[in-house]
Amino acid sequence: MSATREAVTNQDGAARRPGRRAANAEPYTLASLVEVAAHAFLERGYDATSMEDLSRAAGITKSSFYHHVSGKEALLRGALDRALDGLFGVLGEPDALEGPPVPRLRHIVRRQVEVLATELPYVTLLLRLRGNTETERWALGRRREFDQAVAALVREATEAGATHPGVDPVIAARLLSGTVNSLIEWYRPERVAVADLVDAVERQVFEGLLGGLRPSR
Amino acid sequence: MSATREAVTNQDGAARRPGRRAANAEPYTLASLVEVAAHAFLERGYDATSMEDLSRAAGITKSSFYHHVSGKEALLRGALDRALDGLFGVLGEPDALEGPPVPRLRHIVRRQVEVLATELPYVTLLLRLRGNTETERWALGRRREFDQAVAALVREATEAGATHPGVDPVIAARLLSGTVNSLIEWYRPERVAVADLVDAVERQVFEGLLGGLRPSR
DNA sequence: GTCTATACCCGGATAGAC
DNA sequence: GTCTATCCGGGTATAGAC
Repeated sequence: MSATREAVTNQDGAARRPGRRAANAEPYTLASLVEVAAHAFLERGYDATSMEDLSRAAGITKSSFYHHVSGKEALLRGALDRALDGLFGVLGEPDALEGPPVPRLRHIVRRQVEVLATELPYVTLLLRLRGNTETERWALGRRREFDQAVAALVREATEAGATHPGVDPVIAARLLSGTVNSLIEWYRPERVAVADLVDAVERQVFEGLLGGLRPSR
Repeated sequence: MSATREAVTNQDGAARRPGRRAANAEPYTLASLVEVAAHAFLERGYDATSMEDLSRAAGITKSSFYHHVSGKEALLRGALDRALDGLFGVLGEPDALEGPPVPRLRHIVRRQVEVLATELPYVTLLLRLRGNTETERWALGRRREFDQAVAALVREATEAGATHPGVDPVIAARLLSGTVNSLIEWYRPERVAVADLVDAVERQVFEGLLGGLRPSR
Protein backbone atom coordinates (compact mmCIF):
# COMPACT_ATOMS: atom_id res chain seq x y z
CA MET A 1 0.00 0.00 0.00
CA SER A 2 1.73 3.15 -1.20
CA ALA A 3 0.19 5.54 1.28
CA THR A 4 0.82 9.11 2.20
CA ARG A 5 2.67 8.76 5.47
CA GLU A 6 2.51 11.47 8.01
CA ALA A 7 5.35 11.44 10.50
CA VAL A 8 4.58 9.04 13.30
CA THR A 9 4.84 10.62 16.71
CA ASN A 10 5.40 9.08 20.08
CA GLN A 11 3.37 9.56 23.24
CA ASP A 12 4.75 13.02 23.85
CA GLY A 13 3.49 14.03 20.44
CA ALA A 14 7.02 14.73 19.23
CA ALA A 15 9.08 12.47 16.99
CA ARG A 16 12.27 11.60 18.83
CA ARG A 17 15.55 11.99 17.03
CA PRO A 18 17.70 8.91 16.73
CA GLY A 19 20.86 8.83 18.79
CA ARG A 20 21.79 8.09 22.36
CA ARG A 21 18.89 8.26 24.78
CA ALA A 22 18.65 10.70 27.65
CA ALA A 23 20.18 9.36 30.88
CA ASN A 24 16.94 9.78 32.81
CA ALA A 25 14.79 8.06 30.19
CA GLU A 26 12.78 5.14 31.54
CA PRO A 27 13.61 1.77 29.96
CA TYR A 28 11.47 0.39 27.17
CA THR A 29 9.02 -2.09 28.64
CA LEU A 30 6.91 -4.41 26.58
CA ALA A 31 3.82 -2.63 27.85
CA SER A 32 5.03 0.80 26.75
CA LEU A 33 5.94 -0.46 23.29
CA VAL A 34 2.60 -2.22 23.02
CA GLU A 35 0.98 1.11 23.73
CA VAL A 36 2.93 2.81 20.96
CA ALA A 37 2.15 -0.04 18.59
CA ALA A 38 -1.54 -0.14 19.38
CA HIS A 39 -1.93 3.51 18.50
CA ALA A 40 -0.11 3.04 15.22
CA PHE A 41 -2.14 -0.06 14.37
CA LEU A 42 -5.26 1.89 15.17
CA GLU A 43 -4.34 4.66 12.73
CA ARG A 44 -3.24 2.66 9.74
CA GLY A 45 -4.28 -0.91 10.37
CA TYR A 46 -2.06 -3.76 11.49
CA ASP A 47 -0.84 -4.95 8.10
CA ALA A 48 -0.16 -1.47 6.81
CA THR A 49 2.01 -0.60 9.82
CA SER A 50 5.67 -1.53 9.40
CA MET A 51 8.21 -2.20 12.12
CA GLU A 52 10.01 0.84 10.75
CA ASP A 53 6.94 2.94 11.56
CA LEU A 54 6.79 1.52 15.06
CA SER A 55 10.47 1.94 15.87
CA ARG A 56 10.37 5.53 14.68
CA ALA A 57 7.32 6.18 16.84
CA ALA A 58 9.25 4.76 19.79
CA GLY A 59 12.22 6.96 18.93
CA ILE A 60 14.77 4.24 18.15
CA THR A 61 15.90 2.38 15.07
CA LYS A 62 14.29 -0.73 13.81
CA SER A 63 17.16 -2.91 15.05
CA SER A 64 17.06 -1.44 18.53
CA PHE A 65 13.35 -1.96 18.56
CA TYR A 66 13.90 -5.65 17.91
CA HIS A 67 16.16 -5.73 20.94
CA HIS A 68 13.09 -5.15 23.11
CA VAL A 69 10.39 -6.98 21.21
CA SER A 70 10.45 -10.41 19.63
CA GLY A 71 8.39 -9.34 16.64
CA LYS A 72 5.32 -7.65 15.30
CA GLU A 73 2.97 -10.38 16.34
CA ALA A 74 4.07 -10.17 19.99
CA LEU A 75 2.96 -6.54 20.00
CA LEU A 76 -0.40 -7.52 18.63
CA ARG A 77 -0.71 -10.25 21.20
CA GLY A 78 0.09 -7.86 24.03
CA ALA A 79 -2.55 -5.42 22.89
CA LEU A 80 -5.19 -8.11 22.46
CA ASP A 81 -4.47 -9.45 25.94
CA ARG A 82 -5.16 -6.09 27.42
CA ALA A 83 -8.47 -5.76 25.60
CA LEU A 84 -9.65 -9.22 26.56
CA ASP A 85 -8.66 -8.77 30.19
CA GLY A 86 -10.84 -5.67 30.33
CA LEU A 87 -13.86 -7.33 28.78
CA PHE A 88 -13.72 -10.52 30.81
CA GLY A 89 -13.20 -8.46 33.93
CA VAL A 90 -16.67 -7.04 33.39
CA LEU A 91 -18.26 -10.48 33.16
CA GLY A 92 -16.77 -11.34 36.55
CA GLU A 93 -18.24 -8.37 38.41
CA PRO A 94 -20.92 -9.15 41.03
CA ASP A 95 -23.60 -7.05 39.30
CA ALA A 96 -23.01 -9.06 36.14
CA LEU A 97 -23.46 -12.36 37.94
CA GLU A 98 -26.45 -11.89 40.21
CA GLY A 99 -30.04 -10.81 39.81
CA PRO A 100 -32.66 -10.81 37.04
CA PRO A 101 -31.33 -10.81 33.46
CA VAL A 102 -32.22 -7.27 32.36
CA PRO A 103 -30.42 -5.43 35.19
CA ARG A 104 -27.43 -7.72 34.69
CA LEU A 105 -27.50 -6.95 30.99
CA ARG A 106 -27.74 -3.24 31.69
CA HIS A 107 -24.73 -3.44 33.95
CA ILE A 108 -22.68 -5.35 31.39
CA VAL A 109 -23.57 -2.96 28.58
CA ARG A 110 -22.68 0.07 30.66
CA ARG A 111 -19.38 -1.39 31.85
CA GLN A 112 -18.55 -2.71 28.39
CA VAL A 113 -18.92 0.78 27.01
CA GLU A 114 -16.59 2.06 29.72
CA VAL A 115 -13.98 -0.55 28.87
CA LEU A 116 -14.25 0.27 25.17
CA ALA A 117 -13.81 3.95 25.90
CA THR A 118 -10.84 3.57 28.23
CA GLU A 119 -9.07 0.79 26.33
CA LEU A 120 -10.07 2.14 22.92
CA PRO A 121 -7.01 1.27 20.82
CA TYR A 122 -6.72 -2.22 22.29
CA VAL A 123 -10.36 -3.11 21.87
CA THR A 124 -10.35 -1.63 18.39
CA LEU A 125 -7.58 -3.98 17.39
CA LEU A 126 -9.49 -6.91 18.81
CA LEU A 127 -12.62 -6.01 16.88
CA ARG A 128 -10.82 -5.65 13.57
CA LEU A 129 -9.14 -9.04 13.52
CA ARG A 130 -9.52 -11.18 10.42
CA GLY A 131 -8.11 -14.42 11.81
CA ASN A 132 -5.13 -14.58 9.48
CA THR A 133 -2.67 -15.89 12.08
CA GLU A 134 -2.80 -18.27 15.00
CA THR A 135 -2.66 -15.37 17.46
CA GLU A 136 -5.59 -13.71 15.76
CA ARG A 137 -7.66 -16.86 15.79
CA TRP A 138 -6.96 -17.38 19.47
CA ALA A 139 -8.16 -13.86 20.27
CA LEU A 140 -11.22 -14.27 18.07
CA GLY A 141 -12.10 -17.39 20.00
CA ARG A 142 -11.95 -15.59 23.33
CA ARG A 143 -14.00 -12.76 21.92
CA ARG A 144 -16.62 -15.24 20.78
CA GLU A 145 -16.78 -16.57 24.34
CA PHE A 146 -17.56 -13.10 25.58
CA ASP A 147 -20.28 -12.57 22.98
CA GLN A 148 -21.83 -15.90 23.83
CA ALA A 149 -22.04 -15.03 27.50
CA VAL A 150 -23.94 -11.86 26.59
CA ALA A 151 -26.11 -13.73 24.10
CA ALA A 152 -27.07 -16.25 26.80
CA LEU A 153 -28.24 -13.40 28.97
CA VAL A 154 -30.33 -11.91 26.16
CA ARG A 155 -31.96 -15.28 25.67
CA GLU A 156 -32.70 -15.50 29.38
CA ALA A 157 -34.32 -12.07 29.24
CA THR A 158 -36.56 -12.99 26.32
CA GLU A 159 -37.57 -16.26 27.95
CA ALA A 160 -38.52 -14.36 31.09
CA GLY A 161 -40.80 -12.23 28.90
CA ALA A 162 -38.79 -9.10 29.66
CA THR A 163 -38.27 -8.03 26.05
CA HIS A 164 -40.58 -6.71 23.40
CA PRO A 165 -42.64 -9.61 22.00
CA GLY A 166 -41.30 -10.78 18.65
CA VAL A 167 -37.68 -10.10 19.52
CA ASP A 168 -35.43 -12.88 18.23
CA PRO A 169 -32.83 -13.31 20.99
CA VAL A 170 -30.09 -14.45 18.61
CA ILE A 171 -30.41 -11.50 16.25
CA ALA A 172 -31.03 -9.10 19.12
CA ALA A 173 -27.82 -10.21 20.82
CA ARG A 174 -25.88 -9.63 17.62
CA LEU A 175 -27.35 -6.17 17.21
CA LEU A 176 -26.63 -5.40 20.84
CA SER A 177 -22.97 -6.36 20.48
CA GLY A 178 -22.81 -4.54 17.16
CA THR A 179 -24.19 -1.33 18.58
CA VAL A 180 -21.78 -1.31 21.50
CA ASN A 181 -18.78 -2.33 19.41
CA SER A 182 -19.51 0.25 16.74
CA LEU A 183 -18.32 2.89 19.21
CA ILE A 184 -14.75 2.21 18.19
CA GLU A 185 -15.51 3.68 14.77
CA TRP A 186 -16.21 7.17 16.01
CA TYR A 187 -15.83 7.62 19.75
CA ARG A 188 -13.00 9.93 20.88
CA PRO A 189 -12.73 10.55 24.64
CA GLU A 190 -11.86 14.22 24.20
CA ARG A 191 -15.14 14.99 22.44
CA VAL A 192 -17.76 13.13 24.47
CA ALA A 193 -17.64 12.34 28.19
CA VAL A 194 -17.68 8.63 28.98
CA ALA A 195 -20.62 9.03 31.36
CA ASP A 196 -22.75 10.64 28.63
CA LEU A 197 -21.81 7.90 26.23
CA VAL A 198 -22.74 5.18 28.69
CA ASP A 199 -26.20 6.68 29.24
CA ALA A 200 -26.80 7.21 25.53
CA VAL A 201 -25.88 3.66 24.62
CA GLU A 202 -27.97 2.18 27.40
CA ARG A 203 -31.02 4.16 26.33
CA GLN A 204 -30.53 3.39 22.65
CA VAL A 205 -30.14 -0.33 23.26
CA PHE A 206 -32.97 -0.83 25.70
CA GLU A 207 -35.49 1.86 24.75
CA GLY A 208 -34.57 2.60 21.14
CA LEU A 209 -34.81 5.93 19.39
CA LEU A 210 -38.49 6.35 20.11
CA GLY A 211 -38.52 5.23 23.71
CA GLY A 212 -42.00 4.45 25.06
CA LEU A 213 -43.61 6.88 22.60
CA ARG A 214 -46.12 5.85 19.95
CA PRO A 215 -44.72 5.50 16.38
CA SER A 216 -44.86 7.93 13.41
CA ARG A 217 -44.20 11.67 12.97
CA MET B 1 1.70 -11.64 7.97
CA SER B 2 2.69 -15.30 7.82
CA ALA B 3 -0.76 -16.80 7.76
CA THR B 4 -2.07 -20.24 7.16
CA ARG B 5 -3.42 -19.99 3.67
CA GLU B 6 -6.23 -22.21 2.62
CA ALA B 7 -6.58 -22.68 -1.12
CA VAL B 8 -8.51 -19.80 -2.60
CA THR B 9 -11.45 -20.90 -4.68
CA ASN B 10 -13.27 -19.10 -7.45
CA GLN B 11 -17.00 -18.55 -7.82
CA ASP B 12 -17.64 -22.15 -8.78
CA GLY B 13 -16.06 -23.19 -5.50
CA ALA B 14 -13.31 -25.07 -7.35
CA ALA B 15 -9.77 -23.81 -7.86
CA ARG B 16 -9.09 -23.70 -11.57
CA ARG B 17 -5.97 -25.35 -12.90
CA PRO B 18 -3.58 -23.10 -14.80
CA GLY B 19 -3.31 -23.66 -18.51
CA ARG B 20 -5.35 -22.82 -21.56
CA ARG B 21 -8.93 -21.82 -20.78
CA ALA B 22 -11.98 -23.69 -21.99
CA ALA B 23 -13.23 -22.44 -25.36
CA ASN B 24 -16.69 -21.69 -24.02
CA ALA B 25 -15.42 -19.70 -21.02
CA GLU B 26 -16.80 -16.20 -20.80
CA PRO B 27 -14.17 -13.43 -20.97
CA TYR B 28 -12.86 -11.82 -17.81
CA THR B 29 -14.67 -8.56 -17.24
CA LEU B 30 -13.60 -5.99 -14.70
CA ALA B 31 -16.85 -6.58 -12.84
CA SER B 32 -16.29 -10.32 -12.56
CA LEU B 33 -12.74 -9.85 -11.30
CA VAL B 34 -13.91 -7.23 -8.84
CA GLU B 35 -16.33 -9.80 -7.52
CA VAL B 36 -13.58 -12.35 -7.05
CA ALA B 37 -11.36 -9.75 -5.42
CA ALA B 38 -14.04 -8.45 -3.08
CA HIS B 39 -14.65 -11.92 -1.68
CA ALA B 40 -10.95 -12.44 -1.12
CA PHE B 41 -10.54 -9.03 0.51
CA LEU B 42 -13.50 -9.84 2.69
CA GLU B 43 -11.91 -13.06 3.91
CA ARG B 44 -8.40 -11.89 4.63
CA GLY B 45 -8.43 -8.13 4.49
CA TYR B 46 -7.22 -5.94 1.65
CA ASP B 47 -3.57 -5.64 2.68
CA ALA B 48 -3.19 -9.31 3.47
CA THR B 49 -4.53 -10.37 0.08
CA SER B 50 -1.86 -10.59 -2.63
CA MET B 51 -2.33 -10.33 -6.37
CA GLU B 52 -1.08 -13.89 -6.43
CA ASP B 53 -4.03 -14.90 -4.25
CA LEU B 54 -6.43 -13.07 -6.53
CA SER B 55 -5.10 -14.45 -9.78
CA ARG B 56 -5.22 -17.95 -8.38
CA ALA B 57 -8.82 -17.41 -7.30
CA ALA B 58 -9.61 -16.26 -10.85
CA GLY B 59 -7.88 -19.34 -12.22
CA ILE B 60 -5.03 -17.64 -14.10
CA THR B 61 -1.49 -16.57 -13.33
CA LYS B 62 -0.57 -13.26 -11.84
CA SER B 63 0.68 -11.94 -15.18
CA SER B 64 -2.47 -12.92 -17.03
CA PHE B 65 -4.45 -11.29 -14.30
CA TYR B 66 -2.62 -8.04 -14.92
CA HIS B 67 -3.65 -8.27 -18.55
CA HIS B 68 -7.23 -7.63 -17.42
CA VAL B 69 -6.76 -5.31 -14.47
CA SER B 70 -4.55 -2.28 -14.07
CA GLY B 71 -3.69 -3.07 -10.47
CA LYS B 72 -4.85 -3.93 -6.99
CA GLU B 73 -6.20 -0.49 -6.23
CA ALA B 74 -8.46 -0.54 -9.30
CA LEU B 75 -10.12 -3.64 -7.90
CA LEU B 76 -10.69 -1.93 -4.60
CA ARG B 77 -12.05 1.12 -6.35
CA GLY B 78 -14.48 -0.99 -8.39
CA ALA B 79 -15.78 -2.69 -5.28
CA LEU B 80 -16.19 0.58 -3.38
CA ASP B 81 -18.05 2.12 -6.30
CA ARG B 82 -20.55 -0.65 -6.20
CA ALA B 83 -21.15 -0.23 -2.47
CA LEU B 84 -21.53 3.53 -2.68
CA ASP B 85 -23.90 3.32 -5.64
CA GLY B 86 -26.14 1.05 -3.61
CA LEU B 87 -26.20 3.31 -0.57
CA PHE B 88 -26.74 6.58 -2.41
CA GLY B 89 -29.44 4.92 -4.48
CA VAL B 90 -31.41 4.52 -1.26
CA LEU B 91 -31.12 8.21 -0.40
CA GLY B 92 -32.63 9.07 -3.81
CA GLU B 93 -35.75 6.96 -3.42
CA PRO B 94 -39.07 8.86 -3.11
CA ASP B 95 -39.89 7.44 0.32
CA ALA B 96 -36.53 8.71 1.57
CA LEU B 97 -37.20 12.21 0.30
CA GLU B 98 -40.79 12.98 1.23
CA GLY B 99 -42.86 12.97 4.38
CA PRO B 100 -42.22 13.36 8.11
CA PRO B 101 -38.72 12.45 9.34
CA VAL B 102 -39.43 9.23 11.23
CA PRO B 103 -41.10 7.34 8.36
CA ARG B 104 -38.34 8.55 6.05
CA LEU B 105 -35.78 7.31 8.55
CA ARG B 106 -37.54 3.98 8.85
CA HIS B 107 -37.49 3.61 5.08
CA ILE B 108 -33.80 4.42 4.83
CA VAL B 109 -32.86 2.04 7.62
CA ARG B 110 -34.86 -0.79 6.07
CA ARG B 111 -33.46 -0.24 2.59
CA GLN B 112 -29.94 0.28 3.92
CA VAL B 113 -30.12 -3.12 5.60
CA GLU B 114 -31.24 -4.63 2.29
CA VAL B 115 -28.33 -3.06 0.45
CA LEU B 116 -25.89 -4.26 3.09
CA ALA B 117 -27.29 -7.76 2.82
CA THR B 118 -27.26 -7.97 -0.96
CA GLU B 119 -23.97 -6.15 -1.53
CA LEU B 120 -22.34 -7.60 1.57
CA PRO B 121 -18.71 -7.98 0.41
CA TYR B 122 -18.64 -4.57 -1.23
CA VAL B 123 -20.14 -2.70 1.69
CA THR B 124 -17.91 -4.60 4.08
CA LEU B 125 -14.86 -3.35 2.24
CA LEU B 126 -16.18 0.19 2.39
CA LEU B 127 -16.75 0.00 6.11
CA ARG B 128 -13.29 -1.35 6.86
CA LEU B 129 -11.29 1.35 5.11
CA ARG B 130 -8.52 3.07 7.03
CA GLY B 131 -7.82 5.92 4.61
CA ASN B 132 -4.28 4.85 3.75
CA THR B 133 -4.48 5.72 0.06
CA GLU B 134 -6.10 8.42 -2.04
CA THR B 135 -8.75 6.00 -3.25
CA GLU B 136 -9.60 5.05 0.31
CA ARG B 137 -9.88 8.64 1.42
CA TRP B 138 -12.16 9.44 -1.49
CA ALA B 139 -14.48 6.58 -0.56
CA LEU B 140 -14.44 7.57 3.10
CA GLY B 141 -15.51 11.05 2.11
CA ARG B 142 -18.48 9.78 0.17
CA ARG B 143 -19.41 7.50 3.04
CA ARG B 144 -19.31 10.45 5.40
CA GLU B 145 -21.75 12.27 3.10
CA PHE B 146 -24.15 9.39 3.43
CA ASP B 147 -23.86 9.33 7.21
CA GLN B 148 -24.42 13.06 7.40
CA ALA B 149 -27.61 12.81 5.38
CA VAL B 150 -28.92 10.26 7.86
CA ALA B 151 -27.71 12.32 10.81
CA ALA B 152 -29.57 15.37 9.50
CA LEU B 153 -32.75 13.34 9.43
CA VAL B 154 -32.22 12.15 13.00
CA ARG B 155 -31.78 15.73 14.07
CA GLU B 156 -34.99 16.69 12.28
CA ALA B 157 -36.83 13.93 14.11
CA THR B 158 -35.59 15.04 17.52
CA GLU B 159 -36.47 18.67 16.79
CA ALA B 160 -39.96 17.58 15.82
CA GLY B 161 -40.20 15.95 19.24
CA ALA B 162 -40.56 12.52 17.68
CA THR B 163 -37.83 10.84 19.71
CA HIS B 164 -37.50 9.88 23.32
CA PRO B 165 -36.76 13.04 25.34
CA GLY B 166 -33.10 13.27 26.27
CA VAL B 167 -31.87 11.68 23.05
CA ASP B 168 -28.77 13.45 21.74
CA PRO B 169 -29.27 13.49 17.96
CA VAL B 170 -25.55 13.40 17.18
CA ILE B 171 -24.80 10.38 19.36
CA ALA B 172 -28.06 8.71 18.38
CA ALA B 173 -27.20 9.04 14.69
CA ARG B 174 -23.80 7.46 15.30
CA LEU B 175 -25.35 4.58 17.18
CA LEU B 176 -27.95 4.14 14.47
CA SER B 177 -25.30 3.90 11.76
CA GLY B 178 -23.20 1.68 13.97
CA THR B 179 -26.02 -0.75 14.62
CA VAL B 180 -26.89 -1.06 10.94
CA ASN B 181 -23.29 -1.28 9.80
CA SER B 182 -22.42 -3.89 12.41
CA LEU B 183 -24.40 -6.37 10.34
CA ILE B 184 -21.40 -6.95 8.14
CA GLU B 185 -19.64 -8.58 11.06
CA TRP B 186 -22.01 -11.51 11.33
CA TYR B 187 -24.80 -11.51 8.76
CA ARG B 188 -24.72 -14.35 6.25
CA PRO B 189 -27.64 -14.49 3.77
CA GLU B 190 -27.91 -18.28 3.91
CA ARG B 191 -28.65 -18.28 7.65
CA VAL B 192 -31.15 -15.46 8.11
CA ALA B 193 -33.69 -14.22 5.56
CA VAL B 194 -33.23 -10.60 4.55
CA ALA B 195 -36.85 -9.76 5.38
CA ASP B 196 -36.45 -11.03 8.95
CA LEU B 197 -33.25 -9.07 9.34
CA VAL B 198 -34.87 -5.87 8.12
CA ASP B 199 -37.70 -6.18 10.63
CA ALA B 200 -35.38 -7.04 13.49
CA VAL B 201 -33.10 -4.08 12.84
CA GLU B 202 -35.97 -1.65 12.48
CA ARG B 203 -37.49 -2.79 15.77
CA GLN B 204 -34.16 -2.74 17.60
CA VAL B 205 -33.30 0.75 16.37
CA PHE B 206 -36.64 2.41 16.94
CA GLU B 207 -38.15 0.49 19.84
CA GLY B 208 -35.08 -0.99 21.51
CA LEU B 209 -34.87 -4.33 23.26
CA LEU B 210 -37.63 -3.54 25.67
CA GLY B 211 -40.08 -1.93 23.26
CA GLY B 212 -42.89 -0.02 24.98
CA LEU B 213 -42.62 -2.20 28.08
CA ARG B 214 -41.72 -0.90 31.51
CA PRO B 215 -38.12 -1.57 32.69
CA SER B 216 -36.71 -4.28 34.99
CA ARG B 217 -37.26 -8.05 35.32
C1' DG C 1 21.26 -0.76 24.22
C1' DT C 2 21.89 1.39 20.22
C1' DC C 3 23.71 1.80 15.90
C1' DT C 4 24.94 0.53 10.58
C1' DA C 5 24.71 -2.83 7.29
C1' DT C 6 22.71 -6.53 5.24
C1' DA C 7 20.41 -11.12 4.46
C1' DC C 8 16.35 -12.76 2.94
C1' DC C 9 11.78 -12.99 1.29
C1' DC C 10 7.53 -11.55 -0.64
C1' DG C 11 4.44 -8.57 -3.07
C1' DG C 12 3.24 -5.53 -7.01
C1' DA C 13 4.11 -4.96 -11.49
C1' DT C 14 6.44 -5.58 -16.28
C1' DA C 15 8.91 -7.84 -20.46
C1' DG C 16 8.57 -10.65 -24.00
C1' DA C 17 7.94 -15.44 -25.99
C1' DC C 18 4.27 -18.39 -27.57
C1' DG D 1 -4.57 -14.17 -23.59
C1' DT D 2 -1.68 -16.86 -21.26
C1' DC D 3 2.60 -18.19 -19.87
C1' DT D 4 7.75 -18.00 -17.64
C1' DA D 5 11.07 -15.12 -15.97
C1' DT D 6 12.43 -11.10 -13.77
C1' DC D 7 12.77 -6.38 -11.76
C1' DC D 8 12.35 -3.67 -7.84
C1' DG D 9 10.83 -1.82 -3.59
C1' DG D 10 9.93 -2.60 0.93
C1' DG D 11 9.01 -5.65 4.74
C1' DT D 12 10.75 -8.69 8.79
C1' DA D 13 14.50 -9.98 11.02
C1' DT D 14 19.64 -10.67 12.18
C1' DA D 15 24.90 -9.85 12.59
C1' DG D 16 28.23 -7.58 14.73
C1' DA D 17 30.70 -3.14 15.88
C1' DC D 18 30.56 0.42 19.38
